[in-house]
Amino acid sequence: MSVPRTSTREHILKRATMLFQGRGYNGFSFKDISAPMGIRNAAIHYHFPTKSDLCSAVIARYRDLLKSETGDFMKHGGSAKSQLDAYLAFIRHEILDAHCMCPLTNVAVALDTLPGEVRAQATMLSHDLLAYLTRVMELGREQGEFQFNCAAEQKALSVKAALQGAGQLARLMGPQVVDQVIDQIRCDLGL
Amino acid sequence: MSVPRTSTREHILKRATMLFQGRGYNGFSFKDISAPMGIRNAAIHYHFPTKSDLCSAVIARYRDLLKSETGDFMKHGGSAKSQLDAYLAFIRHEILDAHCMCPLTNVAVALDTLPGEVRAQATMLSHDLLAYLTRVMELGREQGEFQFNCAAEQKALSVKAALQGAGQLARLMGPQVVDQVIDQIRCDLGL
DNA sequence: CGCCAAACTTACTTATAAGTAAGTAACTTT
DNA sequence: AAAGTTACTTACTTATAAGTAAGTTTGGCG
Repeated sequence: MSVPRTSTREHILKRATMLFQGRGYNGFSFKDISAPMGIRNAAIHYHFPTKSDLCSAVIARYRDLLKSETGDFMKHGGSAKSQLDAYLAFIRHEILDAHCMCPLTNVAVALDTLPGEVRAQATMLSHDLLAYLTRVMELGREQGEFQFNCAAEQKALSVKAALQGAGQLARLMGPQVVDQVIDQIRCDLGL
Repeated sequence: MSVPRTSTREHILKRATMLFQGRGYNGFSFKDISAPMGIRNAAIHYHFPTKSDLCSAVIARYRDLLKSETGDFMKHGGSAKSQLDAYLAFIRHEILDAHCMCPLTNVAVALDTLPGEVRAQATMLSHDLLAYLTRVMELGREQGEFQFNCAAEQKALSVKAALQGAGQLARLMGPQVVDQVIDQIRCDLGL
């Protein structure tokens, strides 16, 4: 083969990410990854022994991405509003351009059918994400950018919930749903 | 057989509803319905020729339930707050007691893999639900019960989105999530 | 009583899924 | 140049999925 071989693993991960976040664990097969890449299923098993390993890696990767994107903010502080806007823009892009959902959605809906490893990764992601959003809410209120009465954790939870729902409703009712929900979130924070 | 046979179809529908709303279209098989009932897969095919027929019937049933529950309100008016509370209680029960999600969630996440019939039913349900919630929001504001600045449709959309997200996050983070999101929804409406 | 249709079961087909074992080509190291 | 390692392919196994065709039981009706 003349194709660069070292990138195969990354290529598999990218496709698996799109499929997992786009259709859920039970909504795609190894063939959906291998066929368009021009490789065999066994090549996937070489890099990721089981589907559980593959999907765990997808979520772990999402966690890494989140960590690297939010790390500086968590350490050095900064504008909470700009952080929230960045997260909202990221989610908006995932839904409208990549037609993907947050991995938490896909894990949650089929939780009973999933391997423990995948569930564990999703649980960790949920805590990472909520911890981050809670921190953003806390700082935003301290800095006078956000306005809300309840606990920061509750607000973070509600924001995250609304965004997950927006991704689903947008598929059924049209893309404008996303901007409407985002607008409402900002509005409810006094922005 | 000595078991009453006329109830088989209803029994199948009930099990299919729990499985579909609990695991999604691709998360269960005919065996998951037939085995605990002590019947054969072919018995399901007798009542519902295909899985698409079965799941379409599940959603159609959910639509009927919604229609009958909300019909009187739509016709005769009434307290918007009591209607919202009833819907919130219903969703809360589905998530916490039945461990089920709204069919819209399950259809949306695997939309690309589903038969057109199922997608069509879900699209109709989404419009039924949003029309109903929009009407509740409109009336609530007119009656002075609810307070919000945006369009009633946008508010309804945001409420529905938050509830769907709550169902997912509750599975990963614990049942208290549901009450926190519901509390936030009420709070954001000035309740 | 005999017939018929409804409500199944038995037995099967076809397709597709995840996963594995053994072989091979190419690059790397000694 | 030989040996080993990486990154695959080929060919296979096993399990499970949806769906079907044909036969069987049951209850109601003339």
